[in-house]
Amino acid sequence: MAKQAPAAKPGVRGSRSGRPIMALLDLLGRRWTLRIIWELREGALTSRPLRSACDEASPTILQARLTELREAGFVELTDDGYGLTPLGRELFATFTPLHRFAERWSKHAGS
Amino acid sequence: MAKQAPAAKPGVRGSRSGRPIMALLDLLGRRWTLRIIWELREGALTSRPLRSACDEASPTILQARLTELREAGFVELTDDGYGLTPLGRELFATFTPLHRFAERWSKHAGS
DNA sequence: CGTATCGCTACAATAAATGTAGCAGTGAGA
DNA sequence: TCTCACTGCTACATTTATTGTAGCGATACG
Repeated sequence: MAKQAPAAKPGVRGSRSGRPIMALLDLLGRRWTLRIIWELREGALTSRPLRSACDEASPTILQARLTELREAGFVELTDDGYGLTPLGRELFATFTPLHRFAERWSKHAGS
Repeated sequence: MAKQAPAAKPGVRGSRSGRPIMALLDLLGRRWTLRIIWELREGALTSRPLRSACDEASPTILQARLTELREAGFVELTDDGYGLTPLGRELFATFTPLHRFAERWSKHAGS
């Protein structure tokens, strides 16, 4: 994993600006990160069901993303599997307008 | 880039679900995509200044992302350089809560 | 012509992601 | 206890994505 950052803020990658938004944008701009948060929106999932939900993504990368998301405080591992923390749920909440936007976008793109 | 999708909705990658949110999540979950939209927030930038704003990312990938974003209808090339379309500005607007969240997150992470 | 910039591309090197297989640990049922 | 199904998680070779450097043709200014 090569990164033992205590809370994922210091140097998430390509975001040496110190601005949290950069770190967040960078963290979210990795494959499957957004998707994982999205798939966890309705409740916790254990690793294999999460894998299925994520289009059978490889466990390697899923595990890596899950670790990053846990270090960032967005995801936690409970008895029910992986679930969003309160903070993670807040993050997901910011996706809601994105969801509505996506619907609008698909209509636009289709025309 | 092996993809000539007319409007970026059909098969953005790993999103054969048909749900627009998946396509959007996938498109945004590529390196520099979120960042580009973010950097264009205050106005158009020509390619090299955009490169500088994006931490000197390689022109190869920037060009690729720019093409994708243009096909998706989020970015356009004008006399002033690359700029967000009205649709792109709508997309950026959904990031605003994300920005506020990032600030809160950084405080959380720091503790 | 020389020298800028523009958008954009080629290409080799490196890093990230994929796909398949399998580990150790836990708990249930026979 | 043995087996079976599940949990989270990892190894490893292959493929794909990204990086970094260099440079293209076109346009504009002197």
